[in-house]
Formats: sequence, C-alpha cells, structure tokens
Amino acid sequence: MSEILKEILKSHNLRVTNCRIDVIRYFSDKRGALSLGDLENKFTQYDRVTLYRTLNSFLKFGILHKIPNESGTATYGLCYDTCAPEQHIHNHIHFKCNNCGQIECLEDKETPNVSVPEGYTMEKVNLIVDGICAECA
Amino acid sequence: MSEILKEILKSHNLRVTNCRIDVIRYFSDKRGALSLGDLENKFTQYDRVTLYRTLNSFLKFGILHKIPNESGTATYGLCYDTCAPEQHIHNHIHFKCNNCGQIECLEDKETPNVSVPEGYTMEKVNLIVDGICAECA
DNA sequence: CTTCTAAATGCAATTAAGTTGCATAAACTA
DNA sequence: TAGTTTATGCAACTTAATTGCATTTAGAAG
Repeated sequence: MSEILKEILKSHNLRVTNCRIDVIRYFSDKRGALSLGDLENKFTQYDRVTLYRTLNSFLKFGILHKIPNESGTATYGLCYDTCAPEQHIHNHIHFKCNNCGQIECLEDKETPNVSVPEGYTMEKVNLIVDGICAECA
Repeated sequence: MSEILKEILKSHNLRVTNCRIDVIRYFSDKRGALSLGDLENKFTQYDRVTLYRTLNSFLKFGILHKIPNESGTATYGLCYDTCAPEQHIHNHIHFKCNNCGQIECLEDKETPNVSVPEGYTMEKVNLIVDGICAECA
C-alpha cells in the first residue's frame, strides 16, 4: 500500500511513523500547497508540534519545499525528482487560484529564462502565477 | 523636503501624518521589502497597531504591494508607476539575497512571458529570484 | 525476540504576528 | 475656529511559530 511512501522516508534517513506516513500521503493526494494549519485541521490525532516538526524534517531532508506566498503563513509542497537535501531545484511554476485559494505546482511548465543585473548571482527561480484554476473556471 | 511624499498620500486620499511620512520614506530609502516587524524595530515611537494599519492602508490604496516570500511573515514593497487601488500590476522581479536577506525589486527587469495550462486563467505573475546580491558578492 | 540507543512524540509554555474595539487626539473642511 | 472625519494608542485577543523536557517508540544489534 504505502510502501512507496515508506521508501521515501527511509531513503531520506527518516524513521517511518504513522504521522509521517499520513502527512506525506496527504501532500501526495492533494498535489498542492499545505500549511501547518491545514495539517492541524486534517490530523487532530497528532500534536501541533509534531506536525510542525514533521514539516521541518521533510523540509530539511528535501521531501518538501517552501512555497513563497503573500499570505504570511508558510506553505509547503512536495518536492519532485531533482531535489536533495541542501540542493533544491524547483524551477516549476506555482499557481494560486484566487477563487478556491489552492496552490498547486505545475510541474510540466518550465520557468522561462531569467536574467539578473550585473553583479547578482542567481540561485533559484520561483514563479508564482495567480488567477483562476481549471476547476473554478 | 518630503513634499513629494505628502503628495503621494494626498493623491491617495490619505491624511498626512508623521507616521505615514516616516513609513513611506523608509520604504523609499530602503527600496526593498519590509515587514511589520521591521517597522516596529525602526519606529519605536509609533504603536504596533498604528504601523500595522499604516501598512494596510498603503496596501489598500495602492502605495504598497505584498511581496510573496517563504518566510511566513508578510512583507511589503513600494508600488511603482502602474499601480492603482484594486488594480495592481507588478510584473517586475523580486530578488532575495540569501546572504543579507534583503528583498529588492528589480524594476527594470521585465518578467518573461509565461503560459499556463488549458483551462487556467492567469491574472498576475510574480517572479522571485534568490541568490547573492551585488552588495554581498 | 529481547535489549539498547537514537530519534520521534506529546505536553507545557513562550514568543512573535496578526487583528479588533474603543476612547482620545489630530487632520482637514467649511 | 468649529465641526467632522480619520488616525492613533491602548488593551485585549487569536493564531502561528518555536523551544525544552520527559516519555515513548522505531530500528539496529546482539
């Protein structure tokens, strides 16, 4: 069943626990951005702090990445393929629907080339598009 | 001296007060992103709530815009030219330095063309680049 | 299958951010 | 200068983020 999820945890040197399996599965099902608050609502059986630390571990070990947003609360999304601890590549687009509020990763859309001014070094590119998603159209 | 700043306030139907002048000047000098916390540190003479409401007014009247970021606290930047209440156009790039933490607006850099999948409607594009700024290089 | 150890969890508590209501004070208008 | 509207400060509260510590559990080793 969730052997794949277990493997993900093991391959990142994380112990397999119910909380972690549930959280990672939820991210996987949602295929979108989630905040700590979302997890709290979904998983009342786990302590706030546990969920908080789960997010942090996942972040640290490259299972999740932070998604920049304007809301003032941290939101996270699943990492795909190219991520490793300390070396995240997330040049895909994040799309935020102004109707339903969902943030999703458009994996198949590559970010276009971007240049920065003289003297600047570019490490990561984050493209956030908002509008109306296909569901809400 | 700060006649220009006063004019900005007046043209947005906001009363001219010390707090607002100071805040808008600070944004203008910094030419980067600031959070409520930054303002609290800078302007201990004003109440937290006043600064909070100043940010909100400026946001509402199109003097400031929110800048998406990963930190989990809301940050704001000065609007340029094309902004009006209810109709913000901010297709410039935000650059975040991973060394000094500063977020600045690269006004002269236009965001490249972006497309979204079938069924999606695009309203606003936000491009956040991080790396090392010219100061820290 | 038991033992041991490092890691994960839960609980309590704290700090920081965001937000609202209300009384007072100050800015603009006439 | 008086009157009205708006801005400010204070108090209070909610929600998010964070830390320390004791307890429990996962996985490794025997």
